Amino acid sequence: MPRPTRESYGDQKPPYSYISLTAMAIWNSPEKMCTLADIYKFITDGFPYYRKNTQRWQNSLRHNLSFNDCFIKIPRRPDRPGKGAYWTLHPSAMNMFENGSFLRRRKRFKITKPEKDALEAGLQQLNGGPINCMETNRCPGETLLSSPVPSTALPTSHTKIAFNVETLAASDAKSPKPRVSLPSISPGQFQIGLSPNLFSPPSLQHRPILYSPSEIYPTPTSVGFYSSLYPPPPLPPPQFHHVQSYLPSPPTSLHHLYAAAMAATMSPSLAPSIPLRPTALHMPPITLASLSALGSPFSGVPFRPQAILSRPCYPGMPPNSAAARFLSANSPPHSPPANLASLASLMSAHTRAQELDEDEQILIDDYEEEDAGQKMVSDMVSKLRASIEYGDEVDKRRLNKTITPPLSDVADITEPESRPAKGEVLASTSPTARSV
DNA sequence: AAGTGTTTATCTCCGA
DNA sequence: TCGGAGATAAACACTT
Repeated sequence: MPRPTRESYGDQKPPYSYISLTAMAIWNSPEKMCTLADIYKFITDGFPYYRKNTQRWQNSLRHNLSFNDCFIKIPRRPDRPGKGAYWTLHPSAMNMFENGSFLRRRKRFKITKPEKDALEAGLQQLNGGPINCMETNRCPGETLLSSPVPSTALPTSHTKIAFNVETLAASDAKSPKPRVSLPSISPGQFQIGLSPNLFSPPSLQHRPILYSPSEIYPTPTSVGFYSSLYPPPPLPPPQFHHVQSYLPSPPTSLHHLYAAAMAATMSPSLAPSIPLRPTALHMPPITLASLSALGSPFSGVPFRPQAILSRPCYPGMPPNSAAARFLSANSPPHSPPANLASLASLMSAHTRAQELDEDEQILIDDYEEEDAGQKMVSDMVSKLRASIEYGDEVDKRRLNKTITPPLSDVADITEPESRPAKGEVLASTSPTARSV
């Protein structure tokens, strides 16, 4: 079965904004920072639509980089000449996108004036300039600058921190641990390795806020900061078959799966640490948005109930009158959005899905409560880590196994979701997008 | 010269 | 109707 890729949009304009495309490019880079040229390349490689009229969209993209606070410019090292600076995402920027989907953006990302000042002052340091402002109030989701001082001696609000590329490189080379313990994961929460929420200590206040990309996005590999100065070859699209071997059964949500795919593509060692959303464990994977965009030629694939309700609009969906009847009485008419790129993995997952193991179904049932769900997540992650660490082939096979609950079992556990965003509606109805 | 970055302006779309 | 978000155009300055 063909796997949809970004190329699937063909010459049709993808449903992503320039901000989303840029964020994707940055996210897709190993060090979570890249040059303007890298961003151009990522977009033109992935989206044929952008191989023409380059002047137009590149101008727009540059405008967006400058205009939006979610993008942070990091100067080059003086001894590494080249055109343009590096661009990275503000540590809170991933929160812009609902449920981690680049198709949907909550609201415009704005940082406060003091934060902006502090950031600019810190970035000035990269060029050897003076520190003008090194303190401000922290906002939720921010991370702290990597500094040469021990973490036990974090500076007070009046302490100046040496901040330069060497510092960043040194901190990264030592594979710094996050300064804070990871918060527990709540059911329904979408978190992947680079979620800024993962590293935001709510108790720390009045710290200097400057951003080290290597700390915002801790790299599990030993790839150093400097590697980003030598642009790596373009990453392949997420390797979904690769991810399958990482994901404990049963399948995760679309968003999680895509995140896992991206993470595994970027760094296999990151993937096992991706927490799974307990409620998503029960969810049939296919949503209306993904289904319509793909032309829905997949019979036998479990669909979210809402998608089935919309069958008249999207011919090809497998009928399920029981679910439709249930939903006509109980559910909103809209299906939650999907991340198209993740759909392929679910397709392949389904083809590999075996009958649901009875013991595992009981386990799932037992874990429906939030606390239990978290325990399940941690258990699965531990199990997966152990499996990978010891190379236990039996466990690996078991963890590979995907579980696809029948529709009749899931109609009453649909998560509350919002309406599809405009871009998704467009994508869903696009004839090109359907012809995958 | 070409690429990069900033700023301003205008327009459309959409949701409140 | 209004405001926010996004797309686009354009002018300009700076860097390589």
